[in-house]
Amino acid sequence: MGERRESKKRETRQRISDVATELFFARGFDAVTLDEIAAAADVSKMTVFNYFARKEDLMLDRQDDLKLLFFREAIRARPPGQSPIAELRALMGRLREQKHPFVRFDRHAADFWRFVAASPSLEARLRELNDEAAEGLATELAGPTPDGLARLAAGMIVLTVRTARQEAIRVLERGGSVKKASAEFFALIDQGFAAVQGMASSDTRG
Amino acid sequence: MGERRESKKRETRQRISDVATELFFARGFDAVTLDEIAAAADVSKMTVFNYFARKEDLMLDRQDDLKLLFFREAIRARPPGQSPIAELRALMGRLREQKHPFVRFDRHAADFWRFVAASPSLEARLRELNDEAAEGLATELAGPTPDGLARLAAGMIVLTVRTARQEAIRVLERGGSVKKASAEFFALIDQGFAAVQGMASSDTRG
DNA sequence: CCAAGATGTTATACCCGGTCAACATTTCCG
DNA sequence: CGGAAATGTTGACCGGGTATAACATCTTGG
Repeated sequence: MGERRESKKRETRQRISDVATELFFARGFDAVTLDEIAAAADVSKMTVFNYFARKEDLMLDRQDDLKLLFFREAIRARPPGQSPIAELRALMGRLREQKHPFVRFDRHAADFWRFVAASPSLEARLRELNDEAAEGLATELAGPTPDGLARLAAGMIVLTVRTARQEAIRVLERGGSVKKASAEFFALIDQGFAAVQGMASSDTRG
Repeated sequence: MGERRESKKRETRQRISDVATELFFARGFDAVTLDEIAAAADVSKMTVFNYFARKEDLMLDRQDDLKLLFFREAIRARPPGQSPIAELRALMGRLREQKHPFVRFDRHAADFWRFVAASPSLEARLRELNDEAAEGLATELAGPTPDGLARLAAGMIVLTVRTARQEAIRVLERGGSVKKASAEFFALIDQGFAAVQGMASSDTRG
């Protein structure tokens, strides 16, 4: 249904995103206005909002949905008899071995997260995305209408990932090595996931 | 330093708060503008902001700080040898026996929280307050520069309280009794706190 | 190929929360 | 009392976001 049209759309969207990212990193998220972005991308402000519902989405566009996607896939493809939480632990182990970008904490990542931390609105949006991820994970754990325990477990998983990331970044900012940051990340992941597994295992249906 | 001035200030603040609360409950949080509030309280919009930094603070003014205050007191006054988390569990037991308002889930509470849930900005502010509470609790658990594990534990505690509250309200909204809502609340509190206790006990310094 | 409908884009005007720099009022102190 | 300093208050303004409707461009089917 319209190849020409679609490619133009993709191009426009990409241009807006690129221009915005550049401006943001050059001058800070809050210091750049949407009018500037629109002008720099040579579109109207309305068009920007057409592609990105909120200003924050220009930076965090589906950033965190990736996590959830990984988790969902792993849970669905887990071997029979394996509990969802156990499978998530296994997944993290695999990501670690693969040195997957998602669990990689280098200078670049530190820059990105420091940038996010510098903007209250970005942080707020991130909290919102976390909540959405938790809700999604809860339904993955316990079906369309998860009970309180499933919601709590899902929330704890998301919180653990978030906290572990924050601490890994903290290590880097204190001058720690990438290796140390990674170690801190996985140590917290282990402890958090283990706690959730212990909690959820008293109610084994998954 | 100005008695006249101070009493006038308190009066003005109270008037703004009262007027705002009334308008909010009558027509919904997002439907009431700050101009309206200012006009109804017979002050300028800036004066409103002078007393309440954000619109959300007109409803959530220190709502959640109370929790943290309880927690802090209990942790500091705990008997020697008792771990902080264990003390928090004991505190929740005491609040339950006292049928303390903080753990009471009746129609009034359901109304209030439904009201909050209906406003994205109120929910966002609540998430922010939760994060602040977690940070405060972390320093209470582990001193001025808490490590990752303390932050994780604190985050889990706050998350547990929040999730338990949400589920209790959910029970009420499905037509459940106040007793049932309360039972759900404390069941989740128990499971969450126990999980945190198990996690944190491998690192016993508090 | 062209007309008609669908879809993307724009201009404009507006709303609302929040900030800023100046203004008015009160208090303090010589 | 009188002027400086502190403090409360204000109108003007900014930026994100929405609504609406006109405009441009592409697609489809006869």
